[in-house]
Amino acid sequence: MSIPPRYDPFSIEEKWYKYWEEKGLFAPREGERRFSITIPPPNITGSLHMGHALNYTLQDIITRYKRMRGFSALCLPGTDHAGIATQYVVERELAKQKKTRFDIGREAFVQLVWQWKEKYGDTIIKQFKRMGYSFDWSRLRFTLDEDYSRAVKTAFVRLYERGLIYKGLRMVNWCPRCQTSLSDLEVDSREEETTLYYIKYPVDTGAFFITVATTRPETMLGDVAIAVHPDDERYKDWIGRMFVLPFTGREIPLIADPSVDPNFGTGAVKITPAHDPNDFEIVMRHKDELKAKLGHSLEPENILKKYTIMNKQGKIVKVKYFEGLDRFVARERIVKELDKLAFLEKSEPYTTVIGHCYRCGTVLEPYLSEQWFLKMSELVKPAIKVLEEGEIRIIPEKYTDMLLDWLRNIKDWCISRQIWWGHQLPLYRCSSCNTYIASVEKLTQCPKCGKKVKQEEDVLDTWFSSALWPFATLGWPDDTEDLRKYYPTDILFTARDILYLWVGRMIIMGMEFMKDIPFEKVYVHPTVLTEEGKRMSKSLGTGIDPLELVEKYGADAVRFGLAVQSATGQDLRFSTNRIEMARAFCNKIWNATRFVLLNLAPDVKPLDLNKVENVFDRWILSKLHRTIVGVTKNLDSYDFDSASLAIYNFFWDDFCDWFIEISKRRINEEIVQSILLEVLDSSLRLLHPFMPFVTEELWQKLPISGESISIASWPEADKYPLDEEAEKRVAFFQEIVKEARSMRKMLGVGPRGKPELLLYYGNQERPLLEAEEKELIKSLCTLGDVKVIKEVPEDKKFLKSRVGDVELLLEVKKSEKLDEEIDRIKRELEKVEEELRKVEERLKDEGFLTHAPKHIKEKQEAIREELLQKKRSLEERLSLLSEAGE
RNA sequence: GGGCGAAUAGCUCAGAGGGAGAGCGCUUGCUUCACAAGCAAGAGGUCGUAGGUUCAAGUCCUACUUCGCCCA
Repeated sequence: MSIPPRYDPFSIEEKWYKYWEEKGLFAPREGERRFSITIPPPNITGSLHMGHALNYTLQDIITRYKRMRGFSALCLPGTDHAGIATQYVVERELAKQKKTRFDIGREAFVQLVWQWKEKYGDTIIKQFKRMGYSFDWSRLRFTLDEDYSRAVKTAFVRLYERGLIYKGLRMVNWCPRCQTSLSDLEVDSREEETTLYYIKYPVDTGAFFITVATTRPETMLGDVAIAVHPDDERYKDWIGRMFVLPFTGREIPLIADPSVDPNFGTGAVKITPAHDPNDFEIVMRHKDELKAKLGHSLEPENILKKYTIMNKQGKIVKVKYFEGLDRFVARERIVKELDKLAFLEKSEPYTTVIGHCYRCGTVLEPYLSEQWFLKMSELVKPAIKVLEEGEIRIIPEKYTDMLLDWLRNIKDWCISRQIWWGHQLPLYRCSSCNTYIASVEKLTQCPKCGKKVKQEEDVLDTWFSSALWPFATLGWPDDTEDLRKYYPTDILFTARDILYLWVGRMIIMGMEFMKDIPFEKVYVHPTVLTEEGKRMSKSLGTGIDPLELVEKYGADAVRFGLAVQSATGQDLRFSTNRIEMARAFCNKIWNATRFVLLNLAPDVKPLDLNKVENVFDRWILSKLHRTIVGVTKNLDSYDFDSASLAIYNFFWDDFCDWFIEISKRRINEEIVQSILLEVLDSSLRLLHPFMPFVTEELWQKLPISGESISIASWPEADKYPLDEEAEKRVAFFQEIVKEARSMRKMLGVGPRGKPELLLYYGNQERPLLEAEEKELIKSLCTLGDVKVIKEVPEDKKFLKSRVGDVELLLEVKKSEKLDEEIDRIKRELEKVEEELRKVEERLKDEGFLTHAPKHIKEKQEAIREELLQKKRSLEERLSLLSEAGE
């Protein structure tokens, strides 16, 4: 078998994914213990970005790990219909033909969106496959599928029947582009530079005026009052007086309300109840007072009728001169006119927070309209309870309080959207009895009077349907086997920014409909930032496309590189360095396997642990034991960085740099070959969750049988005995090798020079190194010979060093690098002396001696000994080199 | 305005009371028969600032500075 010396991910990835799929390896297998995850469903309009890549990679690592541990592991995938987002995309397509959805009608439009979905909706699914995710595609769900729709309708009807869904005229966030309401959570608030305008409103007699400050002068056309803080001395005397609203000539009163900030602008603000949520609230508080002054009621219905001066497209209505103008054009025009009429006192730059549509970015308009709401105050209670009692654990912990805080202050949820793509409200209005009937089945006739009914036109907020995700995907409302077996799920992997939008609501819905938590744990993965700490965003051009990385480095490298830099609870400044490091690691694994395969005898036998005697063999197995413990423990606690580093360090340092090098001398021994194969096999298994492709490719090449490494068993640490004695011994050996190499370098011995290393054991009777070890030192350090001497020869000069009780001597010959070396030793000596000073001080300290525990004192004494020895050795070395340099 | 987090090597980050760590980058030397995506040897840090607790503080406490995020 010939294996190329460089790993090429592109020649194997597709092949193995196909293989896994064809063999159905991602479906849960039989097993007593179960493990389940429902993935966060990405939007059908979406394509994989870094946040996705991180999220799904981490959950795939856990799923693959659990599968190998023998769990009946299910990772259920799906996509979200993403009402507004998808509708936006299709409307944009339509706009190219100069058409709007209203031109083609609801039915045709929805048809069109389905066509779009069929064509492009699985883009991200394909990308998931490139990343190697082991999701059970046989259970793929979509939030608008028939079954899922039935779940959504059922949930709605049950909530409606409990009296929790009501219709109300409220101030909502309105997107003039999408022509729909949005919930509070769908508002993307951004700080922006804008202008604060100071506008004069004359008192009715014209003798005086009050200046109000506003960033939205165009809304003045709908003003009903001016408001100031009740304690504001500047305006106290004028409260109750009427002022003239420019342009319209309407007279409006000055009222006092404590919510007005006297420090904002002039301390006086205009009150526009139909176009500002705070103003609406203020008017509600002063309803009676205003009614008396204005002569008509200010109930919401009346405000809507009388004071709405913008239509759903954000164009001015009901006002002469400005009628039909877009809100921003109207703003300019009004400012210009105010200036002309001397009502504009001044304008100044101002920074304020402006709400944008989280899907299309349009500046939102607070808009008074009739919407359906879900009453939250009761629903939220069980969710709060399970979080308070720790039934659901959030990782990192700190997010628990954030989520609880949101839940405790929750407001009713505006669940209706004025779009067409989504779950149409299962609500029917009877024209005759004028009542609403909620029904899962489609109704044409009123069940009471038999007259025709009409279904509500609005659709449900997309997040209403995704709130049901963990159980609706498993078959709810039916009592399915999947639902019984896999609910509650074990863990949810999610991004921080949808903690409220999605996670909180899933808990609420899970508790309501399943009477049980939807997941036991929530892992909030790090937010992926650019290397400079900026947000990754397509529009800013700061995003990195994970698939481009996959094309450049291979999927395994991207996966490992992500895992290794994702520390819990910390944002992740994405660094391509780590992906390069991971690619190098893939190559290392490839070549280590290549080495082993090139050297294995055709009849290599499985490892017989009873035959393991050699100290290096015992050492690598002991290290493997620790590595398995480490990787397992860290995966169990979702410490992905520690888990990946544990296997990385073992494989590269212990196995490749030491064991393989050491094994070369004994490569023909049966036991060595068995160990190489065994350690490699176990390492590949430990690596598989992180790097599924390369590990499968290599594992299949090993002379062992198995259908796929993805269903091979997870290594058992206890199979490999811990051997502290071997570890100590090899650590000692490694010290000597490192020291000898370092000495060689210090003396400036060239690559081809093969100096003789002398070992001096002092008065020790027994040899401190075995013959095998001496041979290994010779080859690992490229030495001419390694000799043990009884006495240090007087006639030659030596560079000396010491590791434990062994003194290492290398003859000093001419070298150009001596001066450099002397400097280096002096610096090191200073460091050692400084450290030694600290330790000795500590060991003399009364407090330390009385308070410190025994093992710490012993440790400090050992450190002192070591430092003393180092110091002596360095001093000796220094004097020798100084002499030699003369 | 309220809340949360971060500041450790040139860069990206681990570490959480008892001798400062990794990867990348940098320097030097190597085509040594698995691997130059490699091997070996190095340089590089008053662990943001100021106080405090402790025998002992990157590590715990307080304040401050800078940066980031969330909520209003």
